[in-house]
Amino acid sequence: MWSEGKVRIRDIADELGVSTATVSNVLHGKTEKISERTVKAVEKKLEERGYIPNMAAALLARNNSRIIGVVVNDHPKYEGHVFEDPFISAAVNHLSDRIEEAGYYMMLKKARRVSDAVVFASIWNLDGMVLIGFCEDDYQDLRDRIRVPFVIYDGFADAQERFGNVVIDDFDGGRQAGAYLRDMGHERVLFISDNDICMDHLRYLGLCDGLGHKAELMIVSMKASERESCYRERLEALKGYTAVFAASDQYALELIRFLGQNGLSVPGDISVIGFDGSREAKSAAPRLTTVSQDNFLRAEAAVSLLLKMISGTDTEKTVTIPVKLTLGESVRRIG
Amino acid sequence: MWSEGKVRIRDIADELGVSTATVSNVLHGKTEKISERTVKAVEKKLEERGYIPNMAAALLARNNSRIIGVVVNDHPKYEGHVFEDPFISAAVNHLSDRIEEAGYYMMLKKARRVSDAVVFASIWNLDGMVLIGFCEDDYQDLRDRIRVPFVIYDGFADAQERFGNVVIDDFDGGRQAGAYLRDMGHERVLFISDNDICMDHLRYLGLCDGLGHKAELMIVSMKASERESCYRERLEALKGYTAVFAASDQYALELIRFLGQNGLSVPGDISVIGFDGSREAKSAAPRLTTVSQDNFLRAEAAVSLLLKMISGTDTEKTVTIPVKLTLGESVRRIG
DNA sequence: TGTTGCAGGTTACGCGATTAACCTATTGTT
DNA sequence: AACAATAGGTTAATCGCGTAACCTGCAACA
Repeated sequence: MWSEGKVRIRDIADELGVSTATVSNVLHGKTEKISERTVKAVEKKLEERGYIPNMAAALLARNNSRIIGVVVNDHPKYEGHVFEDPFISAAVNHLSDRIEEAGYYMMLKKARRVSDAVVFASIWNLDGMVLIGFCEDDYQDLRDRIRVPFVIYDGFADAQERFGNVVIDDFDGGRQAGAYLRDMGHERVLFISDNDICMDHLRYLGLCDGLGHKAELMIVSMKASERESCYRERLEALKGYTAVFAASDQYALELIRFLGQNGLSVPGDISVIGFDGSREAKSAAPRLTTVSQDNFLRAEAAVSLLLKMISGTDTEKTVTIPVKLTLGESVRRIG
Repeated sequence: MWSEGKVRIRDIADELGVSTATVSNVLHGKTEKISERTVKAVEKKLEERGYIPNMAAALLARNNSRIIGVVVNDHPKYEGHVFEDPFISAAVNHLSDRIEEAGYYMMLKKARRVSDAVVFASIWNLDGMVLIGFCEDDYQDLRDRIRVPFVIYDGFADAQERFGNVVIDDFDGGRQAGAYLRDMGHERVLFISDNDICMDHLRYLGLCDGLGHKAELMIVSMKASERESCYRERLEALKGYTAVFAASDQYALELIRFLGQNGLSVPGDISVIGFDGSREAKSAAPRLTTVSQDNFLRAEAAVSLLLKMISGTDTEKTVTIPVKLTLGESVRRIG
């Protein structure tokens, strides 16, 4: 096998005439009981021979892994392209950085059910898991079977002993958008979401709260490929509103494009607010006004919460990340 | 630790009064020397007790890992957001599917140098690696130190014994774009690229070949945040061309947006062709004419090549994926 | 002189799965 | 009757590392 010739602890120990325990202790900084001379000698030899630990052996011995699993719901709405979704890929990007920073490794996996994630965790003796995009129902009967600490990055609201939870303030985001629209003179406001309402309900409630009255609701297909026809069917209805609050930037940008193709300008004819603060929102024309969440903060919160849970530190299990309205050019004052 | 109570092979064996070897053999389908009764009994018990293998132990014993590492060059041009890049995230998405399909697990990692990838491979006893975005120079003195089979998904052209290589036909892509532009009556054509020319040079040569004469070259910054000012500085120069071939869809779409903001329409005033065939190209307005590559095919080719190399099958080490010009609405006939 | 203490290690087992080598009882063969 | 062959297993070593328990020799102290 290709790994022939790899340097083991035993090799180092033999060449130096010390025991493997000594080498292992040096490697882990347990040098109180080792003379400075020996420490130096071991360190030198390790360097010289280019020692690289064999994680399989280490984790078998320690019964943990230094691996954090990031498991993403392979929801049909993505049509097989989850990792290409801007929100998901931003999450993966930042999680990857935080995980590496903490000295862990990342295994990335799509899964359709939470139970797959559980098996995954068990197979690899994962130290922790970050779950993205699963809904409350998905966790139902797994509560007791999940033995590894994990945090829900998105999509669940009830933190428990082994459940960490990082949420953004969806309600407040909706409220800010609503209040802003009201201040800009908008009354007839439409909320666009898909029927996976478990994610977006709070945004809707916040919107109504900010507006001071109920907004209308329009449900579109989750599947990107079907969405345009949803808009097309309801083009006339859309014309009845002065502003739209979309449940995600993606929906907002799609809508703007669609409206443009049908002779309606944004914000000239209709104002649009998105949700996420994605990179696309910043570079779109017109720049999208959107409720932005800080993915960096969110990933950081998720990983540091997870690490606390792994180390057994008692801690608040739910972390709420604030959002703020980022003004672009997609909302116009009217009235 | 949380893994207490996990079922081991030994538990199964003890409860059945057989040896661990027997259970292990059943698990691996080596049932020639085991009676049907015993096989059934073991299988039943495994099912019953919910046995899940401990990979750490298995891989220590077997000296491999069932892990494929996907290592992406954390190039400064991405400013820390590699995994959010459309091309990269599409690659990760498809690789993830192919890897899972083949019964392997994926570890995802950013790295700045190929040598980091080498250490990574060694630590985890990776069965194979897929490297994305590294340039020829990056591999220089590592050729001999890399012991794990790996394939280069993007960015290198010289396959060798342990190097697999999946490339797209950059030259032909450029040629197709050039020929099409010529047929549409364009003469003054600009090629836009960044200074990481190792990737784009063939596209440029192909373009010239297709056009039948040399195209002009414009180098912009690799960093997204600096690119707009690059365009701005050279706005007047841009006006001198009837068509632009951009080295990526991202550049093309940015340029279209920029031109729009400056009163130039695409394809009215300038025609634009991109490269990649990204999802954004399809949904942009106007739809982008682009040289598209099939990410599915590419990932499939990469993983199946890697698997062949892992299993020691002798095989052609370079796979070239064809590209084809996808017509959108961003090129106009002139003259 | 006998005892304690400590510095500086070493020994040896366990983690869970794999696998080559070995065993035993039964049936078949000459 | 003597022997071989086969079915159906079992035994025990091994992978590389971590770590609790155990040594050993010298200095200090009463």
